[in-house]
Amino acid sequence: MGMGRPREFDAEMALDQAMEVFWRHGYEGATIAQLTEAMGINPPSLYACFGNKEGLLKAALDRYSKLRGVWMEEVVAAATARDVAERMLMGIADKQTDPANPPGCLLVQGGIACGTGSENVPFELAARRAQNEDQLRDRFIRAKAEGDLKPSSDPAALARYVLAVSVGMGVMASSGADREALRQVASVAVQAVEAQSADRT
Amino acid sequence: MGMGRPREFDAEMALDQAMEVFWRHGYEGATIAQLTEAMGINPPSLYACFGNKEGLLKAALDRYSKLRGVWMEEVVAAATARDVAERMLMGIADKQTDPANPPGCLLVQGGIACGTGSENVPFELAARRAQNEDQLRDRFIRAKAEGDLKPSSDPAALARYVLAVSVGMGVMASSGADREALRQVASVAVQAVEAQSADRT
DNA sequence: CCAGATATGTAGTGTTCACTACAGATGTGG
DNA sequence: CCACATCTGTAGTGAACACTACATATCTGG
Repeated sequence: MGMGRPREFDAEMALDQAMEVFWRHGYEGATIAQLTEAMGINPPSLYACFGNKEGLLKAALDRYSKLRGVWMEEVVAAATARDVAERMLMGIADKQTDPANPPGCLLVQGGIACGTGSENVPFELAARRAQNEDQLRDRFIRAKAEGDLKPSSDPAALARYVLAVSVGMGVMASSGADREALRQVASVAVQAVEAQSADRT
Repeated sequence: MGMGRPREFDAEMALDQAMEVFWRHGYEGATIAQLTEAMGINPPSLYACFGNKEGLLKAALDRYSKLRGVWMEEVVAAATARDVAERMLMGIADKQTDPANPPGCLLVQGGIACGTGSENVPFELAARRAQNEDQLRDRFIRAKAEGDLKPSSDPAALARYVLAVSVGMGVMASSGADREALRQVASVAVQAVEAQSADRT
């Protein structure tokens, strides 16, 4: 039994192009025509490879989350909770204004609210964001155990806070905020984490 | 010359219903069929009164911003910059989880990313958010002049920061965060403003 | 009571959407 | 070289979309 005609396009490169379209226009705003043109393929190839539009989004999110997860490992490798927050938020400021990508964050731009038939898209994005929150929370739990964060601090609340600021910065970036403006936000935000840190005597 | 047949529905009540649909599904996710059903009218009445879908959104945003502006006046009436931030963020936590409305904030849920033909919807929302940022900034400028905020503080950055947190909380609310979770975020966030406040001796 | 003006309900309009049938192309195993 | 399997391009499919033509209804001014 033969193995059939081989695929003529690179699935990962095509995903990168699809990611950019979703990033810029959101899930509902992105059309199959735009996606296929950006990916350099025709609709049947897209459907054979990814199932349907939502399957393509999930594949793009997987790829995005994977790259992001690697970066988050670098972030939580910082020495203190304060440095984790700073590295995270300053990095977010830079990434979300990187001209190589659309402004903002795919996990936000992808679709915060969706119409009938796409209700689970926002959930899908939220689940990916929650992964990052979990990474931060675990790191802050450790920081508290190490005495880096005050005994009165709440690692889960801190992680949720840092993520909330990240998301807010993403929305601002997508509506035109420049890198310097986002860095200022990050700089202020870090001070809340500092306030939860044990005094360095 | 006669004045014609009078309108049979209340435009403001209809707007409230339309607002809720946009809030829940976003601009692109909301269909004319859903909007007219919620408003209790037929398409010709909608188009005669609001022009088109985007006109309806703008009218809903006007109404939303007006109510919000009144509330913001209460917020900036707080005694100190820290209290302004606390009143704002705690109020946001409550409002965005008020079961009387869809979760989150219309100025975010309305549409962060849109497809071809609706590119200015995100700008429209951003402009409304900017109004709130301006109100906060003016208040923080005053706080700095009064010596409430440190001379080294940056009122514009602080205002942008508080708005970023608000937006981030809105996204979290729309993806299921409960009131207590948002209040914790607000509580942490306020500490950054506290850190910019002059020592109360 | 009539003429002009505006609102309403019914029933569509053309367009765009996500998705696919089908035929031909290109590979593998025997 | 042939049977089989998978991919690719062309050209559509029905459904859903924003929006509207039109006849009718309800008002005001004279």
